[in-house]
Amino acid sequence: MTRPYAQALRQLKACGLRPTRQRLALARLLQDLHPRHLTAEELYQEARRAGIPVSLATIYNTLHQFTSAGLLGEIVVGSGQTYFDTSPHSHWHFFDKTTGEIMDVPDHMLRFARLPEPPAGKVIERIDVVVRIRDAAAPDARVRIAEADVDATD
Amino acid sequence: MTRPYAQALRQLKACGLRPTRQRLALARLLQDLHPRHLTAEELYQEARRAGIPVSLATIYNTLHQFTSAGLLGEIVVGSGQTYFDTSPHSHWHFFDKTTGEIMDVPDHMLRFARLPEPPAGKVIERIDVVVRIRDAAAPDARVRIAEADVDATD
DNA sequence: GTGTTTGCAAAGTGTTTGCAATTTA
DNA sequence: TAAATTGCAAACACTTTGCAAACAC
Repeated sequence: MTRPYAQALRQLKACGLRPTRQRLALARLLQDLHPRHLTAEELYQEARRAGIPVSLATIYNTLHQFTSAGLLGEIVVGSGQTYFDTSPHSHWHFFDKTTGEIMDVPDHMLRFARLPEPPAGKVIERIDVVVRIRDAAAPDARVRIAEADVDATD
Repeated sequence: MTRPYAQALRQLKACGLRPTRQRLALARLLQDLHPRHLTAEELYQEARRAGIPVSLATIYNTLHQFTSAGLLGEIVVGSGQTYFDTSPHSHWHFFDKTTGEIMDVPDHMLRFARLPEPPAGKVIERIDVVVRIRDAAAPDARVRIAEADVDATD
């Protein structure tokens, strides 16, 4: 189940990150967990479960180092905490408001017909898409407003 | 410059929000500021500048009430704080990593060719797009990795 | 009057930081 | 041995909350 150190070791070296106990173990754990979206706290719990001795501070450090090394992706959904994605290249996500779950939107399900030009002197670094979903039954705040708006017509 | 209470009053009534001093004044201020992206703290400063006696707690309450009423939009960029948009219907944004600025992506500059089906039992509430940009000159973490990756080939 | 809203200060949440001890090269 | 990394606890930034006083209807 747990993969050999070889791949993790190679990855770390390729990124110029010293292959310390914690980084190696976390790299392997993340491989085992893949594909997955998780928070720092969740990775911390997974690590403890896997018997990896690591502090939460190091989890945060490592998560950021792996992310800027391109080993992980960062998902911004605005739920309060930061999610990390073991698939660093998927940028389209469903965010289920009802359950708090994050799911990948398969690449073929979403396509752009036109992408914006960046403003002068700027380049596009990446494009994030968050498709916010909820239970079909759950109430939608906007509906109430749309109704209320009727007698507020200018 | 400052618009009459009429519109703000109508808006609040239409939303079922009691037109209190603070809510009325903030609604008007937001109209004057439009179009704009701002944080709670920024609105607080603007309010003080405009002589509106209001506490930060009320700014937060009001911002959320206005947002769930559809009067404001919420922009999630992951910069630590929540941004609110006086244009509740624009969901495409540039986020300038270098300056921290948020700008609207004009609707005609971005178009989808295909939108995803929501998972069974779910409906799409809204779709957010964040186009992350930076100064053309600024360093890109990914480049270093791409180079490092060369001698890490499987 | 009655229920709602406000403002203050305190509490909370997720994340970052300072620094001594430990580990890696 | 020199430089990088770790772990702890304290510090942090932003946001929310509890509750008494003020306000709207």
